Amino acid sequence: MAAKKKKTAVASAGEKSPKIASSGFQRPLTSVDLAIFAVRDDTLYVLLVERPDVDDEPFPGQSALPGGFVDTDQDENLIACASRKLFEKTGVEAQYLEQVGSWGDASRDPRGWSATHVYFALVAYVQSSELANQSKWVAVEQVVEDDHMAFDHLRLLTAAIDRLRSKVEYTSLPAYLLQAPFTLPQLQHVYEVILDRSLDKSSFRTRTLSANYLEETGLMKVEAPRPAMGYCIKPDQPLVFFPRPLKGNN
Amino acid sequence: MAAKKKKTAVASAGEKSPKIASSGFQRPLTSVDLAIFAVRDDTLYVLLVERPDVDDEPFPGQSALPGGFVDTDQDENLIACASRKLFEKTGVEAQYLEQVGSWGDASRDPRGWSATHVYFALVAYVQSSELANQSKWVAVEQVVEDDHMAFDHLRLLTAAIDRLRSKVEYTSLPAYLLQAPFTLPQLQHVYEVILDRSLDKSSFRTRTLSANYLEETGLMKVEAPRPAMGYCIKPDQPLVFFPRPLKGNN
DNA sequence: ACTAGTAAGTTGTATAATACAACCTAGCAT
DNA sequence: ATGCTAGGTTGTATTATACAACTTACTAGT
Repeated sequence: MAAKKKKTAVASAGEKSPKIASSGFQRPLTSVDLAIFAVRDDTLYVLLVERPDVDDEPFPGQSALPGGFVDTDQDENLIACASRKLFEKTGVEAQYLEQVGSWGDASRDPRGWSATHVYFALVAYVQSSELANQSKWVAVEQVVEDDHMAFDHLRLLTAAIDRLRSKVEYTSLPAYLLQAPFTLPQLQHVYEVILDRSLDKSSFRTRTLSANYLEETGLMKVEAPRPAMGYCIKPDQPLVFFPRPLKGNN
Repeated sequence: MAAKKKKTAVASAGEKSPKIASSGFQRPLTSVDLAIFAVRDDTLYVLLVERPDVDDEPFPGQSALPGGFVDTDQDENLIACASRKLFEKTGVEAQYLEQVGSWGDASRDPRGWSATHVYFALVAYVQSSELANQSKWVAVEQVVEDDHMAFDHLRLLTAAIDRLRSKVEYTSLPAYLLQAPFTLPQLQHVYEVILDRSLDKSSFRTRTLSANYLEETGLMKVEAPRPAMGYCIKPDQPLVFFPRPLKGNN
């Protein structure tokens, strides 16, 4: 039974408003990082920012996930902090936002022991020109290949991608990457882009429609010989979990 | 585009060893909390501790999840911190340890903005007498009914239980709640206790054995008319994910 | 205007993992 | 010996997805 809390001890003198002395332990740096995903054409993109190129910032000029320190004055809670940062970079709200987990250790940030709370967000593709300065869409495949991210952001991103891919197998997640109205073939295409394999049309349609989470919005003219039915997610519809994962292709 | 980092600004004067000035934001309190589960007879238990009954500690005398502030001098990373706290309370290593997520907001701890990293652990039941002072096993059902936990620990616990129940539907998790060797009926019983419903013997056996993650250790005499085959998890066997969730009962 | 082409959408059969139900089996207790 | 009990097996049913072949609606080219 070791290390008891020697409360009040060193405490938090320099901190803004220490109502009570509290922990007595040095407080880790606390940040939120985001893996913001979008699909366009045949590619899954993630939003990256460039680290500022000034002297006292670590990893100057390198690519990083958007994020930063929690602002305890401004952020009511972690997810609000994530939403705020998302909006600052993209100008849109997430169609879907979920926590991936947290990572904290002594060495991930040269400025000291730090913990980051990682979220992944799904948005409909936003034109690059609309994005905040220093943010850009990069193909996920390329980011992972290049292996040049600041901090431990590659492993954070990898965890987010794994989570995304795994949930795409058994949920309706890809619907949150499209702007409504969309067609079933478009939706299937998003599944295929993320999973990087082709799916059977018939199974896909049966499964998707029988889950009954989409609403018809009328026929749409797409770039295809025949018009297709348009759909949107039903209002207040929560994420759908299918009884079995997808696994086959054709 | 709001709030830029005004680095160096207020900084971390009172903190122990601020190598670099860094964030400029007030740092949240950072803790790790654990939902440590065990099954015994027909009940799923969680390990709770009693909050110290001294003046400057919040929620004196109330039940809480074991945990506490991260010690940046001692803890290499978050999971090591969780392991340490687990061992301090139970005297054993976890057979399984996984992060559930993190929760952070302005009000969950009266001492200030705080974030906690929650892990759930599976251990074979340890006699209460072996546990650290102030720790005890409490039936999960009772804890949830009573609704008297310190901080927001009830919601943390609820999230851990949800995660546990959901993964029990499609993984081999319950095997980590048993001491090897164990029999298939014993393993099935653990599934049933956690899911709170009975399962079909035949499906359970087929599914479990065909996953091929167990090793026979010879017949065992259990409290039953007929001896049953003993099993242990194969060495270095990772958690098994079954292709479909359990759903039926008999 | 006919025809070929293409993607949308349908229909029917196969497969695989689980559910359900009935059965056999090894040991124990009387 | 006999019957009870829990361990373990066997066989059929169910269900969601996989696979394959088909029809349909529209376009474009001659």
